[in-house]
Amino acid sequence: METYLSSVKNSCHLLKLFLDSPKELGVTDLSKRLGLSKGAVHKLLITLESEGLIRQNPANKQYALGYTLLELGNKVLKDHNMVEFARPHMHRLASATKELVCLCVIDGTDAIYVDKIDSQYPIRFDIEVYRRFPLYATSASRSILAYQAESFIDGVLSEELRTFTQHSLKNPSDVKNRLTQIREKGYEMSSNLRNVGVTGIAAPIFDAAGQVIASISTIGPTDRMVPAQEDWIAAVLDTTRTISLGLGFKSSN
Amino acid sequence: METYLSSVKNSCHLLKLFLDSPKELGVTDLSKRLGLSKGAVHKLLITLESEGLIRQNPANKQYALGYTLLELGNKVLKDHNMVEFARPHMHRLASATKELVCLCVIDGTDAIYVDKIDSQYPIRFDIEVYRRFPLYATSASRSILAYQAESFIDGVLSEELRTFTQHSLKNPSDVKNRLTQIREKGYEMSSNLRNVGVTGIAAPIFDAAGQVIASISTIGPTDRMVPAQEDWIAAVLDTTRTISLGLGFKSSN
DNA sequence: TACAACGTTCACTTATAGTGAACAAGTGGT
DNA sequence: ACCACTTGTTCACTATAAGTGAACGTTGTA
Repeated sequence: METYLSSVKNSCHLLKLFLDSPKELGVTDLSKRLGLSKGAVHKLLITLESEGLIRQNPANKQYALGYTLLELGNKVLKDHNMVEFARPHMHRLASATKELVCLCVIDGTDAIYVDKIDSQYPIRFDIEVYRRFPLYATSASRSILAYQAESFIDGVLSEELRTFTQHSLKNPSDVKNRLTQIREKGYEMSSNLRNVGVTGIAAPIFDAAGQVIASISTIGPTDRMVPAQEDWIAAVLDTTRTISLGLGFKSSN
Repeated sequence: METYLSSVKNSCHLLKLFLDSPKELGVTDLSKRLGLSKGAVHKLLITLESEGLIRQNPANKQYALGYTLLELGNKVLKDHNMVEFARPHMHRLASATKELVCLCVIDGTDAIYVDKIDSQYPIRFDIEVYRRFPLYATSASRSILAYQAESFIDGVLSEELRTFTQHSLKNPSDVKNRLTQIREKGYEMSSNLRNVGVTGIAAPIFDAAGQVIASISTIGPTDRMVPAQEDWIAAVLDTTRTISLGLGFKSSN
């Protein structure tokens, strides 16, 4: 049986509340959002503050995330072998397409962009790195989702699907059709699903165990992407194939 | 009275253990280092894992820091107004000196570099950002320490001083002499104290309340820094003065 | 000047955090 | 191929600390 430590879980929830909030939050506000008493939240805060994960603004007594989280977050990145390994290959792809190139990884039931190389065009599309989003949301993440276990996919798609544009995939069967196409073609090219006027081309990265744990994508304005699509699809597939082989993946056919 | 939540404190200690360790750690190892039973550590780990702050490698069952810490650390940086505000001024300084330019802030009894602009020379000195170090250790941090309350300074210097080179300041009185000089001159230039052959020039940034909460420094090989020292000292002082005024600091004389 | 909202403190009680031993699974050595 | 050791995991138990809710002191505003 999995029995969690309540106060630790509360402290995690508290920290995450800051992700979608302004810089500083007060005790009362936090206690309402967490559903805990003010006293309990205050104890959480002074404990986290003593460890540097939270810091209090002396001027207005409000609380904010502390610098120790910066240290810990940076350690995550330093430990991430994939970022280091993929970077030169991403650079090669970026110099070919001149568009945004992204490295996306799976974490639990979410996806995260852990690295990117910016487009060289003055008019360019940009993404936010280091921020969770649903696996069904973008080409990059769907390219990973497509190769997960059926039961896992169903689990991800069982919750209410968030939509980002009016063209976003609204129901599970639409997503599953896309995933099937990805498995057939080995990549996905999609437009307007996450951002209107934006097209992405993505393909999966396989590790030595044959698992898909990341993807490479190149993303840009649709009117630049479509004319070059054949070249960029080949370039993305070449990049992911090279990285996969470098990770020890043995292609079966 | 300050009564901390023990399990929250334990979870923080656990996370910080990873900072000076390899990527992955085991339950037994962690329990020894934390002085807790294996069962307790396991409960901590599965709780933190359920929140994404920790993740377990399925292959070897060992644990590592999770991606949620990346999200949280990035939010700290996004919320940090100083970084954004100082950046253009740092760029101006960097294009003048062509050496490494750093933004250092104080956090508790430690200092952290929260931003840097790399040197343009092929032979260059580099620092590690987002990582705590003692306030007495570098020009950048001493420039901040010098303007803190006397009692605070004594507190910082009351612990055993870490040394980094054979030239490092070894006892509190040496540090306090330096701090006095900083207050007299308004900047510090030092060589070999943190890295042999390396010279730094640093000056404090004052906020609207007259508090020193950050510093700007330029750092490089001693043989390039010494010949240009007068120009670079003036440039650093000009930079910090501009930033301080921009923050609302009213110089008293 | 009075009110309202805030962060902080405190005594209390129930829920739970941490223990230590037993368990299952895997590794490495002989 | 076997054994012995170490690993991560589970569990019942009890002392302990987590969370409550009301009261306090302070701050800024009407």
